[in-house]
Amino acid sequence: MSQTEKSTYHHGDLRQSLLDATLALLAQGEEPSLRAVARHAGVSPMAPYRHYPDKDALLTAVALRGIEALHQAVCAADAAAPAGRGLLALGLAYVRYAADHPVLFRLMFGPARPRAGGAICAASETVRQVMLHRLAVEAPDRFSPELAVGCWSLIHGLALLVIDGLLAETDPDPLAGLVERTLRTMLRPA
Amino acid sequence: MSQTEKSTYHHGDLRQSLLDATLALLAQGEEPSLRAVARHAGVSPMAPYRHYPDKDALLTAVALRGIEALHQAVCAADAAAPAGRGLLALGLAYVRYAADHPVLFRLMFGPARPRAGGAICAASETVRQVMLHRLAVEAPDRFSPELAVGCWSLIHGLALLVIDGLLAETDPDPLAGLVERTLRTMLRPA
DNA sequence: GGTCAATGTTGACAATGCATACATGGTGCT
DNA sequence: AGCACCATGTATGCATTGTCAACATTGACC
Repeated sequence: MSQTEKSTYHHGDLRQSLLDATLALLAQGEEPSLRAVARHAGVSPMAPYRHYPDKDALLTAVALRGIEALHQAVCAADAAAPAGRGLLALGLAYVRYAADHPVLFRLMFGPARPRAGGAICAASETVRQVMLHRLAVEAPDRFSPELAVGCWSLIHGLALLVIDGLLAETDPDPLAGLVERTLRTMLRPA
Repeated sequence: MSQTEKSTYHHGDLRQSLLDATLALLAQGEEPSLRAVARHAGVSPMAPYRHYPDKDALLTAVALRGIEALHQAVCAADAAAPAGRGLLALGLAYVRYAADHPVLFRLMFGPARPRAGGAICAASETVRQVMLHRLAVEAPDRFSPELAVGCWSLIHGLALLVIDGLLAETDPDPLAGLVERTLRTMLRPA
């Protein structure tokens, strides 16, 4: 039973495999049916219910995981950025993540899952914190709660417009240029 | 047959009633099934197919209609605003529309309906134009394509964050204050 | 070794999107 | 007037989906 293949019953670590399967389906652009997820995990349609009370709970779990990943991506970009370019790098990472995982991203910030009971809100708060910190460091003079909300809105909105393809004609640029110019313009000190 | 009630067959103007029915369902927060829409319009489940090739086409039509409504709301606010406050008023109208019709709004800018063939893109372009014009008038010195993209992103993102309830703790304000402070902060000339 | 709870399975049901075949009745031609 | 046509609506059926209820399997613990 230390094999990679479990006998048949007792998959080993379903719960996790279900998340992976869902992510896989999302990644290839389909919105996942519970049954498809089960199929993909090599398990009967009802099996997921042993781990999540209903489909929405699974999707919420996936969304949370997506937010974690976004958080990490943003953190990494923030940490790796040369001095003074943290916010730019962070924003680019945010938009790029959205562009790379459009369906997942929409799920993450989608029809506010009521079951989440603030979990999603709390998770996205961690993302916001990174931005807040970077703002406080790079623009201490301008810093304010409004600036934080503004920056988040700006980056978030940009990400969504990109996903929706609504900037196609205006800006078919590589993301980096688009993000940098937009942020610079909006935030230029004067 | 000039009554308000049509006999039974030949509803009169289905196509339109279907849009209305869908909007009604959306307004009360449900995502509408084709059958529910048909029921709501007092017609058999297959009737809608005489007017829209499939569900997605109907939803796209509804989305287009929503964008028109948004456009009008934004135009009205822009026109009615006192001098120098056009952008603020316009942004507020945008966010308020989203907050008032959250499900519809998500549908409008939702999973980029492929069938739309750019129709949605074109429609949202009309909204962008209003903002563009107002920017050119109120901030001719700072005007640039990037500023336009930035403003749109900012307002759009703010609208979505509000819908998602992600600003709840940070800003339980009446919308007006939130929008005004955020925009002012982001756009202050120095 | 025997019991139990965790985990997975089977079968069924209602709702949904859609395909196919049919009904109805207003419109225009003669 | 009479009649055929065709846009519009209906009826029926199928595959898929989310979920419930009842059953099967198996590893862990006494």
